[in-house]
Amino acid sequence: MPTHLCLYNSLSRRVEPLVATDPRRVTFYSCGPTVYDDAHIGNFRSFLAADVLRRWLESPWCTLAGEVPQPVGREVLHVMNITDVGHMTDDEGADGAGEDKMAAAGRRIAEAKKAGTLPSGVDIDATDPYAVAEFYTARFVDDACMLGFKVALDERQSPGFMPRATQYVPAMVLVIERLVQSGHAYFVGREGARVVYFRVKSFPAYGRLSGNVLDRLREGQGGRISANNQAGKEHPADFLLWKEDPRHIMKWNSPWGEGYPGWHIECTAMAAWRVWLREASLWKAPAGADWSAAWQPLLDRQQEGGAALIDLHSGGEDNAFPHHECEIAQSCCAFNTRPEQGTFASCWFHVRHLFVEGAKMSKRTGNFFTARDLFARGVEPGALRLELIRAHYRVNANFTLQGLDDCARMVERWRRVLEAKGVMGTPGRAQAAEVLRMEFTDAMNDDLNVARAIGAINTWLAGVAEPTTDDQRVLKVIDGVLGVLSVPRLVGASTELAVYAPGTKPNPEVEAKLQARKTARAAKDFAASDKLRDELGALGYVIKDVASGRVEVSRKG
RNA sequence: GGCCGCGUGCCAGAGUGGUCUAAUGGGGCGGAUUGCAAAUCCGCUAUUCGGCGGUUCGAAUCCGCCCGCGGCCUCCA
Repeated sequence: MPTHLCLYNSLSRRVEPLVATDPRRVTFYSCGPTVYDDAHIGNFRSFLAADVLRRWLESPWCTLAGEVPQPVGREVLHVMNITDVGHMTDDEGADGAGEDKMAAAGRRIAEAKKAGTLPSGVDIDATDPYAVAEFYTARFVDDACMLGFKVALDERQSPGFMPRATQYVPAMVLVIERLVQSGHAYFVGREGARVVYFRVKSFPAYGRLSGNVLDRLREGQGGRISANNQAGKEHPADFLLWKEDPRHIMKWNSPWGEGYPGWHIECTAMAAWRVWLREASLWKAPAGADWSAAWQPLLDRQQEGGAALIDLHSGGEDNAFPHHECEIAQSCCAFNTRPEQGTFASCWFHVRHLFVEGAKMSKRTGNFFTARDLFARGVEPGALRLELIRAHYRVNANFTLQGLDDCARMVERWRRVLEAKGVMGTPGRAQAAEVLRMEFTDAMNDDLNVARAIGAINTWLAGVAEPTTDDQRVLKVIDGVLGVLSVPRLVGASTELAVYAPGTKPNPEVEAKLQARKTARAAKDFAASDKLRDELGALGYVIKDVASGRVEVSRKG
């Protein structure tokens, strides 16, 4: 059992102790969502895995290798980008052709507007890509906060933790300039259609993360390297840093003309910028600054040898190649004195994709869920969060509606411990709490074994007859990590007679039957009472008598 | 074609050489409680870990082959 946190590092393909540059202040960058649609539960599983890692690092129970245990948690600078620059929809021209996804999203919104299906109170200019991006970004932050995603909560309190790519284009331009100056990038094409490429041959370590070898990429079955986007490239794997395109709906100035950045450069620029700002004890960029003047000194810095710039970098498994591979290449070449020895981040954390009801999630097969769909159906955020984090992050977890129910019950049971009065502790309970602390810690240190940690909680819970203050204390620390009890709860409507579960609305027919049932029960006419319950069942309602003397009404199944 | 991963009971999901005749939650079954339900509590519920071989005193755990599933190599969490 490790006494300190060990994580699987995609770069070394091994579980190894996490080593941070400064163990008391860990830097963590997560690849965030694209905002031309609502995030689905698969997206959230990946973000939430990163969130659990961040919360564990902040926990007072977490110790890093070589560190003396401390009574307070460490500080984690966790930043997650919002990709609000549209990518292209056309796969053929992966380097920049086809319709911009943000433009496509705008079209969808315009259609929804016409059809009258847009949520009430929403009025956005669907032709403005920034407005479309803001619309989906706001919805993402809402959903993420419901799920207790700390970066989103940080962002809400003090904007800056979820940087928008569109606001960092000048930084990207500066990074690209560095790469061009140092010979790691080159530009081709006539004025009006210039393209800047990263020179993959200038970074011998390219392929280290994904295992893809340059020569093999040449003949990739996936068709990544197709003849029609090779124009001007020195090597087929060279990737786009900047594309001049004055007609594009989102465009910025650059030394290579008006256009837009490539898809990998945003993370490099934002991660670097955030880390350096933090070192300068600033959370936000100086306002109204001349970008170049503000950024240049930081961007001119070089990391000694191959020293990592950030401690942790996370993303979905599909991000490993090409995105993270390219990020490593361009970042190390821009910021390391010995680029080929660099890794950009010390530990690369990749989360496997989620399955739904045993199959790949897809809109076509009808097993596609967004978080907000589920909330609208009355699913408790805490239950959804638990269902998404309970399986190990490196297996394809299977999301099921049954599993969601299981989790809702578990959350309820845990919650009762915290909501109880909390009697005075006993030596026995204090010891049980200590056992739980150790088991939970061991499980989390072992590559974030949340499933085992949950098992330990439930075993402990079986011994909790009447919760003591010790029990409550230990569960609170645990929930600081799992975050399922501290999340908002949906509130249902209630009437004199009934408490309606979230997702269920009061209606006169139900109320009438409940009233009749109440009367029947008062008269001890149980046959009539049971008949009314059956009738409600036929209408699709499940009822339960609850402590308040009222009846809890929920939808069946 | 290249690189990588997975396959445990009805479901979800731990366990990676002996204490595993396999944690934990759900489900099912039986009991307590309840007018009946619900909730809660107690008990039972895989001699077995995709298949076949091998290594070993000993394997779900290591090795080989086979079968099945999946990811990346193209935008994707």
